[in-house]
Amino acid sequence: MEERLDIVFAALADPTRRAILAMLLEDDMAVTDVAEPFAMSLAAISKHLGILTRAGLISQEKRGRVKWCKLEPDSLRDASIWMQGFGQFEAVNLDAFERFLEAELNSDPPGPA
Amino acid sequence: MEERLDIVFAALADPTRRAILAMLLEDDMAVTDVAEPFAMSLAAISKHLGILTRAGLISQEKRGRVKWCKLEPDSLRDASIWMQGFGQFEAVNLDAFERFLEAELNSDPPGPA
DNA sequence: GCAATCGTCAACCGTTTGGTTGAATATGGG
DNA sequence: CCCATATTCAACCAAACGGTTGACGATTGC
Repeated sequence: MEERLDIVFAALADPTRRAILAMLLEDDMAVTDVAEPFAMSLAAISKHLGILTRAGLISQEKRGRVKWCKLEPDSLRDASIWMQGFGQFEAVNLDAFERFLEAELNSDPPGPA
Repeated sequence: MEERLDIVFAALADPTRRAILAMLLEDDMAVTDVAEPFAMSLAAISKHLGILTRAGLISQEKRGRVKWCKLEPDSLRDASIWMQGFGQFEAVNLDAFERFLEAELNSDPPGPA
């Protein structure tokens, strides 16, 4: 769970990758179309997409010869939660946050997909 | 504004640095004390603290020969906001956590540390 | 069937990163 | 004044990163 944060934050630490995520927020895209606005090779973009995929931030599905890229917004959840522990509640310690997460998990049966 | 995100996310992408932030959440600490639980040299920790400082995540103030490290929780706000842009996370939000803390506070007088 | 398109792989390159060690620079205390 | 403590600096190292290029395997359309 901890090393997942490593990968997610590292993936977010690159401006090209963040730009790609922003593009995918609008719509799913093929690899070639993702690459189009960037001043770098297709191979480089392909690598970036691999990193985003390994981080779980996007998913890729091949249909025909075109590989479609899709944002996976839920994947940011853990990282966001981790950050909220520091951001807004400075005086609050992690124990309280952990208790919160546990309580939420126990009390709240998963909502509809 | 964009490159600030680079630095912040990169700083967060290391488990040692995240652990340091968690420690500083409890209390301000001297560099030597920060280093104590880690299996690496003081110089390495000093570098990590430099990175966290440059990212604005902590601040350092020298009093006498001791340099005190202090969490700067506000610094995570921009990154958090950026992430919320992707969030259909809905589930764990600040409001829920605040209600939890309130409930906890009302029902359970805080035990000693 | 063949050529064009889509995407990845492999090798390479320069830079950055995370760590080490040893010396250097304050500062404080007896 | 001298020694111990607190911290950083500088040089070095291996590994990872972000990019390139060229070859390659699928798939599609004519």
